Order: sequence, then structure tokens, then C-alpha cells
Amino acid sequence: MINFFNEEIFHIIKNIMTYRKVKCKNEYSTDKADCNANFAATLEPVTGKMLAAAAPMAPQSLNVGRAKIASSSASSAASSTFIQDCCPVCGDKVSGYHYGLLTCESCKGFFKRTVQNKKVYQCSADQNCPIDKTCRKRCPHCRFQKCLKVGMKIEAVREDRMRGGRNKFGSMYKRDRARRMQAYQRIGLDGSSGTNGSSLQFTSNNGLPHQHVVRHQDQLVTSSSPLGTEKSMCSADKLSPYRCSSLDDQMLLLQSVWAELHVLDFTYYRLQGKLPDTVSFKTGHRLKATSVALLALTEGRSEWDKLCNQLNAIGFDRYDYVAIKYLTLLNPNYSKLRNKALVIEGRQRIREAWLEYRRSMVQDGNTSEIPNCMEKMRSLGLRGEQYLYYKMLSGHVSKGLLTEMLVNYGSRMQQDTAPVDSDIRPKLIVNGEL
DNA sequence: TTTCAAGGCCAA
DNA sequence: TTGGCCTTGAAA
Repeated sequence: MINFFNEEIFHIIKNIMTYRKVKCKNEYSTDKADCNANFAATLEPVTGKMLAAAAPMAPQSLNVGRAKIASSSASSAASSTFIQDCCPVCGDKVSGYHYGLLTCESCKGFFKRTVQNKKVYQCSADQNCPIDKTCRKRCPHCRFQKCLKVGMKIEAVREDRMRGGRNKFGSMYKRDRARRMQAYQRIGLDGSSGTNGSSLQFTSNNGLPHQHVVRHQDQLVTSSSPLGTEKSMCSADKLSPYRCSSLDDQMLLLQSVWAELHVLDFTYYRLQGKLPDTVSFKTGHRLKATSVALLALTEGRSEWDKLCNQLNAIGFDRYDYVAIKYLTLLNPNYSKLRNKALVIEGRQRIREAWLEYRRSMVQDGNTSEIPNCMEKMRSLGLRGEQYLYYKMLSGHVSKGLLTEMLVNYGSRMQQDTAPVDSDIRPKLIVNGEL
């Protein structure tokens, strides 16, 4: 979704920025050079980077779809499977089990040096520094604290510095592998399709990364029809729980939540430390990524910052991202759905698999914060959509797919007869639960 | 014999 | 100091 609307979002945001500059020169930070320079640049390098960022192990695929399971028994297969996981400390690529859990090589080395050399670090801030791949070097104190928090074990660092061999955690790793394989299989729901590990993947098809979400190979995100790529729709059949016989249902779901998914995508990229400062477009224009992320809703910026910090603190990873994407999309509460039972079934299975994953992957299995985060994401997406809708009404949006979505938003709003500023979508979360 | 999680090394 | 790659050696 992130790139699905990029071009059109760009146009509207550009219009809005121009409009705002007339109304209030200082209200919106607009770098004219940013907007006009580099006309030769294309959209692909940026979206390609994003794609690569999400799919470090598979250039032609993006790791946000379904789990692929190569083998449920062989430990070697399991290891190659988990190699595509994210380090719970910094989000970098996992290299294996280190000191009690799967981490990257970098955090392994950092933890080892810290314990071996009995280092004591000081935090120059509030002892709450975000730790990700890009900033893990900034605050060793908070990095080490996070290592401990996620479950790295000091006792696994050998006092005698003996090399080689195995330690007492061997059986724990084995059990953890088994749990993971089980969880992956449940998330994947199809153990037979995997060939290269368990990364959550969907193909980007045709080397067109900017349409990656639209080309989601196996699920309802597939909104290919509007773009004339019906072929990819067929592959949804391969995964029965996500199979949705009605194109209308798929479109209904997608039209209803595209803005939330857009915010979710940008949020995930940001958590990965891979959100660029600016987003370039085929026209050569560039916009601040935060503006594009929030659909030009500048007043949502501080909320988004807090949301990202919150997600970062609970170790929100790629699997959470995928699960939340599905859960956002598979909302059975739309009265017009033809096959509601299918959506309910798919949602239920995703939810169970995800909760199991959370319990097995994260030290304290914490999920309590996530509904709250989803609500915030939903609020940001909805407000952004609403904002763009009014911009469209005032003629600031050129015709295209985005306008189709916004027109749909308008018709839903009218049907609902709800006040303009209220949330017209069915609630996803009841009593604090998904 | 193979596996893989320890520690070690060293360029950046 | 970091982090990627190498070596080691007990367990499977």
C-alpha cells in the first residue's frame, strides 16, 4: 500500500502544500528545492530500497506476507528458517541463537564484550533510548538493558572463555525451535509451499516494487483488479483460509482500510530504521516521508512519534507487522461482506497464530499494548483519509485510484449518516482485545 | 561426522 | 568500539 498510492498521494500532498503556503507560509515546512529538484529521479530507487529493506534475504520478495515453512523436523532447515528473523534487540538480521535467544551477530558481540569486560555504561538521556539497527551504537546502556530485557542471558557468557562446545541452553534452543516451527506453520497455514525459509513473504512480481502490496500473492490485500493485474489474484487460491471468492469482498475490505495499512507500512519501515527522510517520485519530486506517511496530516506527527516509540518498546517485529496487517484487513464487521464466515475464519486463525507467536517469541508475550497501538494507527489513517477527502472535494486531488478510494470513503460516510468527523468503520477492538 | 553456539580476530 | 567472519569443540 505504501507505494500503491505514492504517486497520487504525492500529487495531493503537493497541492495541499501549495495551498497551505498561500494560507500560512510557516505552517507547513516546505522545502521548495526538495519539491522541484532532481526531476530525473525515479520512484523505483526509493521503493526498491524499501522493498529490499523489508526483504533482505529475498530480492524479489517482500517479507510481509505469509510464513513459508521448509521443513518442520530438520533442525538445519529450522536454522535457515530463523535466519530471516529480526533481532529482538535491534531488528537486524538474526544470525543464530546467542546467549539464550535468536539475535544478530552485532548484538551477540556487543553482549559478549559487555559481559566479558564487565562494562558499565551510562545513558545520557532518560534510559529509554530507542534501539534499532541504525542507532544501536548511540547508547550502549540502553542497548545492554534491552538485551537483558528481551532475555539474553549473562550466564551464557563463559567466565573461563572456553571456546567451542555446547552449553546448558542446548535443550532450550531445541524447544524454542520446535515452538517456532509450530507457530510459523500456524501462521503460514500451509507447510508445503515453502522452499527457502520461513520469512513472511509475498512476491513483488514483474520487478515492480511500487505495486508490491497490490500484488500480494496470497491474500485479500490483493487489490490488483483496479490496476489491471488480475493474474496475481489467482494465486490467492493457494492459501485456502485467505481465499476470498468474492472480488467485491476483497475490494470492500481494501477500500475500507487502505489508509490504516498505509500508516502501518510507513510505521513498520520507520521502526526498522529504513524510512528515508524523503520519498522520491517518478516525476523527480521529493517529499518528506513523514508527510507521505500521515497523508499530509501534520497534526498527527507527535502522535505518530509516540506510537512508534510505543511499538519499539514492545519489540514490534515483522511478524507482528504481518499479523496486524491481516487483522486490520480481515474485519468481518462490514455488513456488506458476502462471505463473512470466510473472513471470520481467516481472522480467527491469524489471531490465534499471532498470539501464539507472541507468546513463544517474546519474553513476556506481551500483547496488551498492541490493541491500543492499532487504535492509534487506525485513528491516524482515518483522519488522514478524511483530510484527503475534503481536499478532494475542494479540487486538490487529480483523478486516479486515490480519488476512487476517497469517493468510496464519501459514499460510505453518507450511507452511514454519521457526523463527518466520526469513525465510520466497524470497530476492530472490543474491550481492549483484537 | 556434523552441527552450531561459544570465543577470537581484526579491519573499519 | 563495532560487527562480520573465523576457529573451536562438546553434543547430537
